[in-house]
Amino acid sequence: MADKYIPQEIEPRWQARWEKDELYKSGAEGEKPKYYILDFYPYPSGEGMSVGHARNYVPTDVIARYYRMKGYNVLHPMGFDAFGLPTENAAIKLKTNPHILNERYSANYVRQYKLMGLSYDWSRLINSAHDDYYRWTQWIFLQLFKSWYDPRLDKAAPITDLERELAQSGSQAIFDYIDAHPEQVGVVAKGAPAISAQQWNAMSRREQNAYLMNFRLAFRAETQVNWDPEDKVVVADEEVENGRAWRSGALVEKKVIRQWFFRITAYADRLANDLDTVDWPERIVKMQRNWIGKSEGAEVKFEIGSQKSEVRSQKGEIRDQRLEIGGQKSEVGNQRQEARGKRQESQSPISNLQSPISHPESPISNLQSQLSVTVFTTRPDTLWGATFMVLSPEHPLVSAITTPEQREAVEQYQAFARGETDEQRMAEQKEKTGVFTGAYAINPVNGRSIPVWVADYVLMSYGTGAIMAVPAHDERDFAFALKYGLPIIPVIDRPDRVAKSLVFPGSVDAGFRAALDAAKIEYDAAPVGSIGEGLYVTLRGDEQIDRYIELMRAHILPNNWNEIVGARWCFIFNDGVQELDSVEADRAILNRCKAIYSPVSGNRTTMEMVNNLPFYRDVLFHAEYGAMIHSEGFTGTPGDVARHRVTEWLAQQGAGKRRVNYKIRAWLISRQRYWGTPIPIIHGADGELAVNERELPVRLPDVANYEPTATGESPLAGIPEFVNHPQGRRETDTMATWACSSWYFMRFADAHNDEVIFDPQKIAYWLPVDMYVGGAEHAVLHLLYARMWTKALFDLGVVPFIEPFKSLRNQGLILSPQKKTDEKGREYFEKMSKSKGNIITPDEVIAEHGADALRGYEMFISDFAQTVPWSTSGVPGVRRWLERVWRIVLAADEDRGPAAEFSARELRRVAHQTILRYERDLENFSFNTAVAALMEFTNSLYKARDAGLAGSPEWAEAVNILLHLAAPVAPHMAEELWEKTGHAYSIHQQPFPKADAAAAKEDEITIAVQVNGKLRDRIVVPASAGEEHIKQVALASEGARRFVGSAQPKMVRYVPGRLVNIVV
RNA sequence: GCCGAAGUGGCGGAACUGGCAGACGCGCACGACUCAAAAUCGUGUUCCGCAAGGAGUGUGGGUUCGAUUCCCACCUUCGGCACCA
Repeated sequence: MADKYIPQEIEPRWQARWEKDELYKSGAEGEKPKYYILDFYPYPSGEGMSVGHARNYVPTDVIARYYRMKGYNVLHPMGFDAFGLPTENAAIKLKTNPHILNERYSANYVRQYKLMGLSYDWSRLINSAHDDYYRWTQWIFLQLFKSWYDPRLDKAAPITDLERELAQSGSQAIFDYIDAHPEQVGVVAKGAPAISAQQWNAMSRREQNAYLMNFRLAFRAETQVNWDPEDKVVVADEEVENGRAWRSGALVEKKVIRQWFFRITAYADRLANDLDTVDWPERIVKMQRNWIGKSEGAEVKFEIGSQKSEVRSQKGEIRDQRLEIGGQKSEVGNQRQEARGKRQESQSPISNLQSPISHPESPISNLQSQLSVTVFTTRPDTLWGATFMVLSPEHPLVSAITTPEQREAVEQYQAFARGETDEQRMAEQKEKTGVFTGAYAINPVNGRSIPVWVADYVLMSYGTGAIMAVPAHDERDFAFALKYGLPIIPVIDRPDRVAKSLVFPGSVDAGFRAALDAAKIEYDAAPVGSIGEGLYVTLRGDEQIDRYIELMRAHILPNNWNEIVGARWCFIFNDGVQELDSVEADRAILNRCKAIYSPVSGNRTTMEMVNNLPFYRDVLFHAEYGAMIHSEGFTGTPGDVARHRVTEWLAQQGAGKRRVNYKIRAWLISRQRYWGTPIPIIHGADGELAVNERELPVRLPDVANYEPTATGESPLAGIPEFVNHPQGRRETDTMATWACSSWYFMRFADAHNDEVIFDPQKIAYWLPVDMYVGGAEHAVLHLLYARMWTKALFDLGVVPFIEPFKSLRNQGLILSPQKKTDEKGREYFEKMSKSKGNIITPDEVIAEHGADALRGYEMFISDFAQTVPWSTSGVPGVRRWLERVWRIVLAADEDRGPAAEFSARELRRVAHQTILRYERDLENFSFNTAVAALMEFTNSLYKARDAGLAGSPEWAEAVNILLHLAAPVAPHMAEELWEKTGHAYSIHQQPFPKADAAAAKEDEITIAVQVNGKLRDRIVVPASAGEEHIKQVALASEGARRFVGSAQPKMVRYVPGRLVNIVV
């Protein structure tokens, strides 16, 4: 009788041995090809790990072990992202120093990792909260502080280079360069002015330092930030979800504080472009691109013009005033002249209104405007359809352009917008609100006046904080225009060429319907309200539309009209056709319709009128690219070139220029809390000074009290010994942990170097990370930050690679096994959490079934990326497999089943096929099928045993292969069996078995026989059989004969090695 | 609303490039061993049907000799983004 498999006895023994022998220590650099496999930097919490955490640690460990056996020099390290709020909050609650908690928690994590038999190189263990680590976090901060992004080199450069340039020639050339290369907008602070060399040289050192803050990659600026009132800390944009702080769940407040940032915006374009070079899950790449939010378009300058008639306008009557100016009396064909007349009239700017503020949002172009508003648009091809302009309530020009009549309303609105919380502002389906400023802007493409509104759906933080509204082709503008009765003029053709027309009862003569039938035009006859039966016509394509217009003109009755909306936009009267191609036409059409049919008299625009008919709703608005219409000389420009051509033309006219905008903002890094890396800056007489690198680390002092202060100051501010420095006052903010985790993967290459951040040769050998594995929740936080630091360090010559993580994989979540039912009766599984008391720990699973069973089940549970509930009965299933392996290896003679058919040749084939399957599966991260392959292989061994093969050379080979393949999955059991079968320590240092292609090859193949695609029989033929032979055998098979009968096969198709399909 | 992923037995899930749907495991049933039970070994297990056979991969269409796989429309679930002009 063989020994029983007792993992509780085997596992600790081997773990101790491996640790003593440093079996998993990485080899020296350069001796072999390397493979760097890394888990996401864990945050050690007081709760320890659950089986959900092991979901990535086990597979990465399997991969690490597999690559070691494959002959690679593997780097598989572990460390702790120890700074941060959870530990600090726990420290406050437990009244225990966070340093002590850190050591306690991370030691517990290490204990759990070792319990699972994970093969980390523990000699490289790091911890962000240790000063030998954060010293280098501070060092990187200083490198960024001492650098700026030179747009001409497209890389980071020493700030001293910039200072030299400023002293010699000022910054105009830099701004001009950015102007010509708008991808680079993020290299300098928004709103920073260009200065001359004289201005620079005339500045005090303090003023110069303040100016340099516009350029530094680590900089301090006063901005409105997200303040978390619960944790009493500032949080980054990336940490706010739906207006709530990511960690605490508290509603964030707006607060204006001086904060430290990293200028990630300078890298926006490279961060987006280099995503093409990485092997990452598509969704993560997408999320990063969305976050960076690059959009290309144009900046267009609109002069603010006066409207004589509007000066007298009364509040509430704005609309009518505007319409009067708009030329309501114009006749068809006359609008062009009217527009010209108006242009001259409105070209006199409001000269007595002078802006006290320099232009807010053209930091780069430094346009010196008397009074103009610059808008950003991605659709310059829609400029002719801009029927109004909207400014953000915070736009600095609002008060300058608002007329006295509108001032009160505008100011009230601004106060309202200010008071709104983010949650209110973002409330779903929020009704759009806004007020008219009384001012008009001149559309530079046609000289027409358009009203300027203020509305909170325009954000100050994006673009220029002002938009031209093109309601026909922008959903938001469309909703706003409908609500406030602003005109909507289509200027882009519908690419689908669909138009609709509703023929009112009694509007056409009796022959019309027959004419439609004859022309083969689709329509539905159905009641129109309660006024009788109408025709609901849908037209597809220009030809149909033209024919329809012709018919309609012939059949429309006097004092009636019919409209075509969608692809054509025209109104057919019995004396002519009017296109909805301008504000004047809008007015003219509406007036005529009102005169004909009084129920529409309440409508303010033509669009509002047609919008009342639900039949039309789906063709009124579209945001697609299409040929330009109603756009003077540009009419007919195809959709694919329209934006480009208009932008070029605008530039020639001096009315606009190409622009790029990014959604991504500067990365807010400072936190007003104790438990973080101190920012190595001193506030001296001349402004912010870098701490001398020789003085690093700036150590976190021990304090008695970690409570955050309600004023928003760090607890460090209350420690004079820390704050006071010969050169001034120390910065008391600390860095968010995102800084710590933005470079830890580099430190592993040389974890304990005290001289430099890391040895350049070691970093060149080990980095970048070949395989990076963790949860998808860090898609835009850590993964974006780490990429930026990598690129900055690359620019500065510190590292030789531009992307830190070559391949990335996300593991799925593990949920609690208990099924719950919600109010609607739907079943679901909860996440594991301490508060719900449903955590299953690896410790308890290991105590019962051993680490190898836990490991096997973590792999086997599901597809690696799938979210899945834990199953308590799954672990025993895997354990049963381990026991089967144990028994078949050690006691092949016990518990034999009935005699079976299994040849030695077959055993070899299965063994070698399993090697191939296993390799393919591991490389595809298909851990579940890799385990399944091992289970099948084990089952085959049982069959082979029952066929009497135990003891044969083929048997020995098969067992040997099984142990090698099992070693990465169940390292303890494999090691024990390796020893018990008389081999020398350690199986983990054995080379991985090579698959023998000849042995893996099948001798016979089973071919499916289908008749008309349905399986009717199977035939077994030699693998070498030819196509003709196989077809003959298939046709002769019983199943085929039965279903083919006497019929003559039309076709016999053979799919090599698979099937024969007989078609009759 | 937009973007992305996914819907396959009682359950977790397999199925390489369009080619035998349901591998492997859990559960269940039956048998062997046992005085008995557990463990173990073996057999069976998509549904309907005694069977021959038929149906079947969220729903409805399409392409194809052949579709879980490709195309179109829709439904559901999960994740992300959310007035970004």
